[in-house]
Amino acid sequence: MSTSGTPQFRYTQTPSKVLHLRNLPWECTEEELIELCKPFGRIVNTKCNVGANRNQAFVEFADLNQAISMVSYYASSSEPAQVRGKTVYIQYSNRHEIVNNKSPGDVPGNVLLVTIEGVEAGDVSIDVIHLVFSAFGFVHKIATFEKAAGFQALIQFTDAETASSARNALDGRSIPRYLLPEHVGSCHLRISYSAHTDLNIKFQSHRSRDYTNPYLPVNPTAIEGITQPAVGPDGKKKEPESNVLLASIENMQYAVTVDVIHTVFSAFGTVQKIAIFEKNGQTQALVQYPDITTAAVAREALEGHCIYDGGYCKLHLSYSRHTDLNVKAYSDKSRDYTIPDASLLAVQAAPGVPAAPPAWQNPQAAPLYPGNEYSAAAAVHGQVPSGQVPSWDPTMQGGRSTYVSAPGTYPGQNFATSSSIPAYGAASAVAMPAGSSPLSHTGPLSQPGVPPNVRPGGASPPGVRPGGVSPPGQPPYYGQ
DNA sequence: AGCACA
Repeated sequence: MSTSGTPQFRYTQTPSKVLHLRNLPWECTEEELIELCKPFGRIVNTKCNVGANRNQAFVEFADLNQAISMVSYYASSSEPAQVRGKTVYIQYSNRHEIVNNKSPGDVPGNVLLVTIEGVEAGDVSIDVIHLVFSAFGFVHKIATFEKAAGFQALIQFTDAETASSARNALDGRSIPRYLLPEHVGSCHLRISYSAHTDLNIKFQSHRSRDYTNPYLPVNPTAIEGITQPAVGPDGKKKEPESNVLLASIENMQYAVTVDVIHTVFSAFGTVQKIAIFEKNGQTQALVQYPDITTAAVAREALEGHCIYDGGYCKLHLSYSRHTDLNVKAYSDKSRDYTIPDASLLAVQAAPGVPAAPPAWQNPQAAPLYPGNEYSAAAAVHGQVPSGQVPSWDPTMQGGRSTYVSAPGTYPGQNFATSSSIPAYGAASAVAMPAGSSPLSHTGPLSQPGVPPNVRPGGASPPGVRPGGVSPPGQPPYYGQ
């Protein structure tokens, strides 16, 4: 049945359960899509707002015949398929199922994550953002920040419906020119849903607003946004206490992984979440405890200490303005230990690592360390040559139960750590393919499961090669 | 108005 008037060039028309719909209104919702299609059968999946103009969609029927019935119906109907008065063109898709890679950003919520492409933070004021998004409903809160992705804003609406109308209307579009400085070329908005439901705005500032609370203190100096606390008039840090600590790491000669942070901070209580990021070329980490008291103890104990002996990776701690971090459960830069499966994921993500139950908390390591003579790590673990990192390996956490005092050890030395910490000698034999040197470029910790000089003789797993190139001066573990 | 990779 080749309709002579409509050339079916290029696209073959083999029937498929999946229909491709085009010329939809760009605001078309999934509900409207379903309304249009459900008379013909059971819809098992949809994907709307597809394409650069968001005016295409896919609908997948449970049965091929249902799709055929819809296509046939509109092929012979005098009334075209319509959504909001627009004629919708329907064809068989050239695929046979809808793959819904619904990324987290596609899961609707009341908070939008808006990336403003092609501008710098100073180019778009929070008032302009507020103006633009207020067109769709009451904007409760806005937080802006700069990330690798560019200038971003979290915008909180009352509900997911309002947020989604704003998203549908504005995603891919631009802020009107007259609201922008002249030097700004194009400025496209990329909008996804945030997993946040309620933003934690502590100040009215040029970076953040809470429109529900006009009495919120104004903080004109809150330039650093989420990272740095404000400084009060007396010069003292004016930081409200928080259960989340912000750690800035100075003199970072060695890689500091999530596991390292976890180990260090677990000495004071349960670490719930960790996020590591770069800020102005410096590595920072957010560490979340269940309560302020624990955070305060950790802060007091660790402030000014070094993770590694010799002044490496010196910690500066302050209270974050966050109270609950929103982090990926398991990535190389973040961890959420409150998710039960996180340890499982960790194991899966690190082949060769045995499934030792992570010791989220180590009560033995909870004392305070008033003295400064040892690095923080030395204080916590009693044993820490810089870069001598067996104790930091994630797999060690379950097995570590002994604290051997061995300060005064230095990078580059080859310690028989397995003998000094017998508690996890066995674990390391399994866990450690061996590899990097304390003095390697990547640092001792950058390769999970491929650390340092712990290598109980002959116990290396067969077929496992040292991860990476042995740096100069490093005695090879697999010497031959 | 013409096929998705987030």
